[in-house]
Amino acid sequence: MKIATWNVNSIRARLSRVVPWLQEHSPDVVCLQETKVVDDQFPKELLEDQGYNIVVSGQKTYNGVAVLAQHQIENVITELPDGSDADDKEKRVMGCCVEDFMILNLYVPNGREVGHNHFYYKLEWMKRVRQLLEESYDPDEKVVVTGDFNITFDDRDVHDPERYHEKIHCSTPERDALRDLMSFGLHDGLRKFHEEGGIYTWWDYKTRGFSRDEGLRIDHFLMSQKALDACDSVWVDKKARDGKSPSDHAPVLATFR
DNA sequence: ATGGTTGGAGCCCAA
Repeated sequence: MKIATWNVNSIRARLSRVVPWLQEHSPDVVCLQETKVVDDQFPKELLEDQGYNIVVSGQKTYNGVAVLAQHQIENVITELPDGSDADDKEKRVMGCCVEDFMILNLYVPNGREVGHNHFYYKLEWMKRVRQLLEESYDPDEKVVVTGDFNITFDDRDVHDPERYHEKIHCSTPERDALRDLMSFGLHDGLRKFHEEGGIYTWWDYKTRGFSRDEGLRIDHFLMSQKALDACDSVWVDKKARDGKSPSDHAPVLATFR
């Protein structure tokens, strides 16, 4: 079983990169974030032609998630438990089951800036994810929580820790929120295979940081013990971040025995 | 360089 996560930064703008990438890697499951399209305009047919079943949860302009799978996609969830803001219409979550995996695909709010309203929304949102795990997931099963977390674990995930010290994506409250989520019984899949720092999944368009490998690791594979035990590899496909019209995120792939 | 680029909207917002 090969599962991938990719913040594509618009599925319609990225089709010419996504379709050949599916052909190259043939992942069993792909969790997409920032699809940026309403459900009836999602370009399903081109992806179905590659052999995928597709479930989407999108909105106009912003956010949006989807799961593609070469197997049946069951028990789909697209809502978090209600937070303090009951009018929350942001499409950022897709839970589902594929084969013997319980999958949760997340696009965690960016947070904008430490102390900003969006920052506190992000922290509250993470608590609601924890609540969803408690309600609908079993830590004794093969659980994979993946997506764009917009949070680094520690300074190994940061190309310039001084510049990012207590800044957005790297602050102590965000990292604590991530640790709290993992206390459900989840582990950082990539670190099973790679202890070294300098592995990134996102590079800023604005500073053209990719050419100097100035990035952050903010896209993750969190795994229950059973999923971690079955996991063969976790790796970042930097090649997909290079070349013409890339997303600002690279895909991350995990394989399981 | 407190800047810069990208995508989707619609004459700016979010990342």
